[in-house]
Amino acid sequence: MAVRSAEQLSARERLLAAANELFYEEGVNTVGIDRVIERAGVAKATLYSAFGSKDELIRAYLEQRYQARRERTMRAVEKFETPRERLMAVFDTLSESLSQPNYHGCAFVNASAEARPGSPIERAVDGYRGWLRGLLTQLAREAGAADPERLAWQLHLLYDGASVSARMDHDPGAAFPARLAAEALISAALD
Amino acid sequence: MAVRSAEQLSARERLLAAANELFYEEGVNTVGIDRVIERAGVAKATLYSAFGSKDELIRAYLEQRYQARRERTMRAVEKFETPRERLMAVFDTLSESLSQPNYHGCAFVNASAEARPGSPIERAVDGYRGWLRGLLTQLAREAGAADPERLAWQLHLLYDGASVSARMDHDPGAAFPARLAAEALISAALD
DNA sequence: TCGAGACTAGACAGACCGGTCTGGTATAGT
DNA sequence: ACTATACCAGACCGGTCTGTCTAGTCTCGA
Repeated sequence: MAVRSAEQLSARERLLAAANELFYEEGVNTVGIDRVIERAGVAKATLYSAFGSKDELIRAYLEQRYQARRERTMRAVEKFETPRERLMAVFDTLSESLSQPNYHGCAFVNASAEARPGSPIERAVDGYRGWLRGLLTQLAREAGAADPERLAWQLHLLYDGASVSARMDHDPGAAFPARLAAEALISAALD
Repeated sequence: MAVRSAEQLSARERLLAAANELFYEEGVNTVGIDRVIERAGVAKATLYSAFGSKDELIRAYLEQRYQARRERTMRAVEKFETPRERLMAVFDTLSESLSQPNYHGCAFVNASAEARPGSPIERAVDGYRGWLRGLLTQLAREAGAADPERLAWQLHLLYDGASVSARMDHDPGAAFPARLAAEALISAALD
């Protein structure tokens, strides 16, 4: 891929950027193709030659968010040495996300709310959730939890719950009680 | 309202029943008016004279689910005496819900995923969440929690997280780790 | 017996949906 | 100079969306 300046993004990149804004803010079902291509400044045929279908565009949009989240989380995790600090770094990254001014909930929860069974959306969701669960499980194991899978599951519940609460209760501070609860559960799981 | 046998439901009742099935299973946005009236065996004009708009039908559908959940939960709570048992009864009711064969996630999370801001959907969501938070806070206070609001918030996170996990991870057992985590958090909050 | 109210069936309007296709332009490699 | 590629603008297709309207049926109370 050629090196481009910020103003010379490829059509595919502009489409993904437009999809990221519109799909996330208003929902993948309520936003039509026409609005995406208008925001991207791209012809409809270009979208279909690049992605093939709206479903695949949605999948690419989710995949992009998954990779971005993974990189941000891993960067935060790698700043610390002890497993316990690394676990808390996951929640710190979450806290930053929930505090962003345009936070509209977990993109994966939202997208899968009305996804048809077997849709490409579900594959992207499974990838994201599998990665996060795996990370939490590994860190829980390294921390010495008696039952790492169970602790990881519990931390995942808190993670999801904070995302839901931040959106539905209009309170970006939901990561704070989640973090405190995570600490309590980690402590309890080390006996 | 007249007493009716099961086969003589009013048009309004049949519409609500059809909406409950279709909206919950497939999503409020992907299911159109035509499918609702077809399932209800009702004319379109009847729907609009009874509810005025699709948005109001959705609101009524959510209100119905809210009332049903409240009654089921309160019935379970009232079976116990101690605040701690009563808190756990909330999670036991949740566990039953998640284990139902046609569970498709929290109806309120799903409906609000693509709701337009200011839509009637948001009012129904606020009512439901306010009730649940209030119940958890009251029980946490009766249990003697040092910070009842915080404990209630944490339990609410677990409650939401279990709903999300049960759907997204295809695992109806998500209420089990949630219940264990709730017990640990309650114990830790009583110091 | 008559008339009000609740209901049904279905045409219709106007907008929007995802997706295909035509036609034309700009650029880069050979 | 020729060609392949990438892209744009926009007409167009068949279908679906919410919501309105007409017209007719059924029931029940006065």
